[in-house]
Amino acid sequence: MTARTPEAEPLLTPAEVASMFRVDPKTVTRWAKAGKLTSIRTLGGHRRYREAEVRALLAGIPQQRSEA
Amino acid sequence: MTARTPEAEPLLTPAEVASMFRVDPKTVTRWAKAGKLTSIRTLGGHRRYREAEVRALLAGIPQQRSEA
DNA sequence: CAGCACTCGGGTAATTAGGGGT
DNA sequence: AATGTCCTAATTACCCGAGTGC
Repeated sequence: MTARTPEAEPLLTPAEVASMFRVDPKTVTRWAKAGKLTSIRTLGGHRRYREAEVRALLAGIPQQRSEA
Repeated sequence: MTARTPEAEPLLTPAEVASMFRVDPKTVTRWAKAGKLTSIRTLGGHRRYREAEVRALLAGIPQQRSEA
């Protein structure tokens, strides 16, 4: 039944990311604003986060943010 | 929305762990720094602790630790 | 269309980190 | 060696009203 999911990548809501880190959803928003976390915006302005990136950060894997 | 929790494991804040052990939060930080307690960091540098591990320690269950 | 939970902003308290000293 | 306390700076948590998502 593998429903075809065209290029869809698993995304998480602010509340989901917040509960995984045991922080307030507002805090996740700050991380996104600070560029510590990649955020994708809905057309209404709400943020969504990449599940893979969140998991990596939880595991303590340092992410690469423009390196020279 | 009742945020579904994608494989999130329960975490505790420093204050929560401290009150459970009846010690100062600073002491919990030292335990983490000494490697006696597993700590997960928020993107801002604050620590979160595994609830399961804390409970095990409270119950007197010896944790795997390099012994000389 | 209506309704509710969630998220968006901003602003202000409360925790935490870190070093240092008892 | 191990805690508790004092300090400052940084991060995080809760307050509000308004808008979005489903």
